[in-house]
Amino acid sequence: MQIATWNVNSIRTRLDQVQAWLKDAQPDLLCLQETKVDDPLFPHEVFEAQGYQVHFHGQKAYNGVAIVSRQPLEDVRRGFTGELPEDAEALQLGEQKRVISALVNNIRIVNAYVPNGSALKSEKYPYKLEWLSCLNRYLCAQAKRDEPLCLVGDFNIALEARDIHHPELLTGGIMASELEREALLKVLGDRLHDVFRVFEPDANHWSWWDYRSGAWDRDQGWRIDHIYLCDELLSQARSCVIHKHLRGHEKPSDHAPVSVDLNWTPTDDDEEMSELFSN
DNA sequence: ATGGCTATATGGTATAGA
Repeated sequence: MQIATWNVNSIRTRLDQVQAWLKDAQPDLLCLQETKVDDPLFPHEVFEAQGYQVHFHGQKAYNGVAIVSRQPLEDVRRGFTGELPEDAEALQLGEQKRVISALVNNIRIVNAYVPNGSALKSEKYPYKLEWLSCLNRYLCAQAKRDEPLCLVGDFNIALEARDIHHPELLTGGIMASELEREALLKVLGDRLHDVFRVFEPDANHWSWWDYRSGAWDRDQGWRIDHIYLCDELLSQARSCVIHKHLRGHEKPSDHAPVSVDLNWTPTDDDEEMSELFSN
């Protein structure tokens, strides 16, 4: 089972490229961020014509997340409210459409678009920290159902020096500051693991290149798009790849897709039942 | 370097991204 994540920076602008990549890479599941479209305008027919179903949680102009899937999704949850119905802060933080979750092949997929934070002195920076704290509570509430967990998305945080093109210049600044790193590490706890690092220890592997300053031509990027797996799923991971070449296309997203290949056979409900009754 | 580039909502510029 192949699971992918991609910040597309507008699904409508990137629609042809997303269709082409689905056809080429054939992921079972694709989590999108920054769809930048209100739900009634989401171009779902195009995905359905390609043999995928898509569930989305978006808004006009900013943010927006979606899950594209070959297999039917169950228990789709939009925003934090599905897990934290009585949490006032969650309701407020949920006004920006940044998280969607679902069950597929018995895996709990959580697709997150973490706030950028803008700058350390911006009011958006404490918002980013609060949002991460809320994501932590959300995943703690989710954990009670004991489902195998896969957390993916655009985290807007590089956790280590090897995830940044010039760590000596950029460490401590936005996307690489101590507080936001601590907040993300708290979300991960000892439950979730960055599967990319299981296969690739070296620097110079980026998922985002700034549109400005010739960052792509200089290969000056950051690795801020991640796939996190629980132990059970991590033990079944065959590979994890950043599909860098898409950043080189005409009119690209500033992010490249990231995917993981899992040795994971969908558990058939009927088989589970027959096992149950054969005992 | 508060620059650089791109997308959206607009109908000349403003906001946001990262």
